[in-house]
Amino acid sequence: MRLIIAECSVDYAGRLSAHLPRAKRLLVMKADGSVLVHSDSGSYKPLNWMNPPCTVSMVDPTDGQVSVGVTQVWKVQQTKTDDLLMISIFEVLSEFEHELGEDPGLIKDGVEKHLQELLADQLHLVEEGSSIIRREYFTAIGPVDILMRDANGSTIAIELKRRGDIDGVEQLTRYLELLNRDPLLAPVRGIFAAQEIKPQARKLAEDRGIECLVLDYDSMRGIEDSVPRLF
Amino acid sequence: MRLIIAECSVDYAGRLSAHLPRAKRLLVMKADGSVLVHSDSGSYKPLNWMNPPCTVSMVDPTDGQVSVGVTQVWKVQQTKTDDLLMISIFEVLSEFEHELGEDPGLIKDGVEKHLQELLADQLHLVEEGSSIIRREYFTAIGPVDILMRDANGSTIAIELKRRGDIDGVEQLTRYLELLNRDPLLAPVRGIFAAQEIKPQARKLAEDRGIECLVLDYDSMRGIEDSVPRLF
DNA sequence: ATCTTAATTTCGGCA
DNA sequence: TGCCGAAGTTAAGAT
Repeated sequence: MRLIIAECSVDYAGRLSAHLPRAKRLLVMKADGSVLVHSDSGSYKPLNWMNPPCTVSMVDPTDGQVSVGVTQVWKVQQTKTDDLLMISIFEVLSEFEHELGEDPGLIKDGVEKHLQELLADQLHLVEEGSSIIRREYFTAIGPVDILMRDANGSTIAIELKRRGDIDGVEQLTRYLELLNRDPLLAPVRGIFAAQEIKPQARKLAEDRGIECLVLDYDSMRGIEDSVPRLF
Repeated sequence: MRLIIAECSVDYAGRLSAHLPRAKRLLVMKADGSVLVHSDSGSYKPLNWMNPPCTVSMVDPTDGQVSVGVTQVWKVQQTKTDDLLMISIFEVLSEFEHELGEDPGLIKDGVEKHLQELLADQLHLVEEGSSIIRREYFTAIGPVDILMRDANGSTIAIELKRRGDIDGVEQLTRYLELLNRDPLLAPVRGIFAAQEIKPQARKLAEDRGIECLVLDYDSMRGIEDSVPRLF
């Protein structure tokens, strides 16, 4: 990894065109060839960047560039697409390089998939006496998170989100419309389950006869084996 | 901006829990207090980070941490939420700091708004003999991108996207439902226009009697005055 | 300040 | 490999 603090201007041409006027910035060149241009605020997205795979080559500044003080020009080209990043450097203020090696990578816990597994094991939270038909029940327009039968034998489709938003209600509505055309399943009712349900989403759901269910992730996890790793 | 190459492990707790095992990484501390943890590959998202506003404080390593070789612990706390990042540093390999100052910011060209302006000027691409009623036609549920009349005098609502996805079709459907209640406009038909239309979105649109229109941004821009700024 | 929508989204999973 | 959906999405614009 090579780190450079430099006075520079940057131009990008690809899916759009973008220009960064002259200023001091951090340039990061990663081992895989990718380049990041960061300012001193606004995390975490760089002002400009190039994704790997790409190649960096030095090109000679044009006379016009030399006359305004450009000393180096880097041409960063994407290998697969025709995206192009041109970095015009006026002055290098600081620079160093260090080998980092491969990263073991991030270990995550607490995302939607885990919630889905937990809920599939704790269907009593949805309704007593119910039983699962399938997790990730596949349809032509996508997978239904959980399909189950209630105590009376009628079908329930659950759409699960970490944060319950209008989009999720729309998604469940489409599933219900489709599922209710299947005589083997109909009538199917919907349940919208999330750790947090936005008021607008709740209103839309209830208008459409969809029940809302707020889940407590910590208590659901507490029932399963849970060893806190840190703190 | 402070840059540190360090052997470290990182723990995040907030919307989820995440752990980064011990490895060499780049730590960036920006002037606004935000912190980025980058590896030497994988653009451009950091492995872990903290958004501003946040505070960084040094805490004493626990006996357990000291015994495995931790020399410093940084506690990065979000000010507004209870998100927390703990960075355990085993060894600092390199470090430097530099003031960058404010960044003038990125100048963009070629996004949806520009597409909308171009299409409004080139309605013949939609249908010969048509004329515009309004760009950003305001309704109670949001602005319709383009509202126009065809050669027969009947109304067309256009929803414009760079990438045509199911969401856009849903949005247009809601507009059409609303617009068709207005006797001055009805009947209104819809056109879903995008640089690229996903197969699922196309299917949904066609099921609902919405026409799909794929736009070529480059050729549309070519007709207008286009002065390439660079190269 | 809150909400809605786009993004050079990125990232991961699965067919 | 390509499509699809989630993301600690982030970020920008509008209400």
